[in-house]
Amino acid sequence: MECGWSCEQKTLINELIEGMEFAKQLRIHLGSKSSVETSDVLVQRILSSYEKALLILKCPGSGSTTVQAQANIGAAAAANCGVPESPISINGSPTSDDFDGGFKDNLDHQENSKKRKTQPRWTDKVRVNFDSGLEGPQEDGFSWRKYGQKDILAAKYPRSYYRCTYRNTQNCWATKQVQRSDEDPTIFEVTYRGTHTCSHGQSAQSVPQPPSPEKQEKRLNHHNSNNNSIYQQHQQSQDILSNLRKGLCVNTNGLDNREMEHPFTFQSTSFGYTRTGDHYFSPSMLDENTFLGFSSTYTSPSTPESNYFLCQMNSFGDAQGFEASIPELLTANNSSANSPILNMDFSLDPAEIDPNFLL
DNA sequence: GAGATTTGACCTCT
DNA sequence: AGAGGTCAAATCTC
Repeated sequence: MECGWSCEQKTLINELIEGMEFAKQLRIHLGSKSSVETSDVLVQRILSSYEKALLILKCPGSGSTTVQAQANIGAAAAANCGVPESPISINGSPTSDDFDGGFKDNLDHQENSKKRKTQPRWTDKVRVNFDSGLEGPQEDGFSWRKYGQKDILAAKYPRSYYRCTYRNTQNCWATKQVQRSDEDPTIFEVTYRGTHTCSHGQSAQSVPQPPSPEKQEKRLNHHNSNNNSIYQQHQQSQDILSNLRKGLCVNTNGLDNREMEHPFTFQSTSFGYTRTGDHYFSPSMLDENTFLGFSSTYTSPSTPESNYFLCQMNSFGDAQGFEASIPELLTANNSSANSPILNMDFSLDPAEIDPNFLL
């Protein structure tokens, strides 16, 4: 049976309360400067709570998509709450499994073309560390199958196209494009399109799948006005939290040398190795929740690149073995497509943090 | 042999 | 018309 809004509201409240609790703990830790790792974990948990809450708020409503898309968090939310990929909802043909064959038919082709266009899309920028050994991508979920590569005009490097391996068997229409950055070859722009509907990979994670269109409609009708006010409040909280993160980065930079060996990194799990001084972190070295918070940087296309790795260590110079097959390395099981992580805008000054927020 | 990758051709969009 | 995106046959890998 459906849980309904009251249930969601409870979850939402719980998430917000939890976030607040973590924030309190964080303040204590910051005061004592106990350890960077602890602060890191706490911030990540806070963010995780807020992200979950945001997802709950955002999924029910589709009416404010345009506005949301302009917010930093909009892209990720759209990805989770946007147009479902299920062909059932698009063409009303639940039995038409063979979509590859369907492309040969003009009508089907148009339908699929439309569907692709309406799929949520967001970009993840991934910095790759090339002297970390690259022992293989982390098992963070989905398996991708390359279906094309193309030279892009005015781009040094070709763009690779990937789709979910289970596209045919499970009608999972998630795709992604991997493009190596011209300016900084250690950065790969991974553009995701559509969310995974397959039962593989991250399906069992904490990320809620998009509700059915029917559910979305119901929620929209019944609770939209309620959502808006909560949503606005939550947006403010997200901004404050972003400040906090930035403040933490600044704080971290001011810590002693030992702690500087473990600076924050807002690295994407899409390619999991980050060089931090002489230490290498991979998602597997942290528990899932820990990594959740800072793992991915979903961005709207308009997000300035300068925001992406604000707290990133700057020791990425060495790119040995880089040229070989990075796009391939980026492909296997490396999706964060269904991650609830929302892009955080670090543009605010730490001084702007509302002192009342941390109670 | 099955599944993944490569790559030229084709389609759609602007 | 050109660029981006996708298809599908050929090829590769296990």
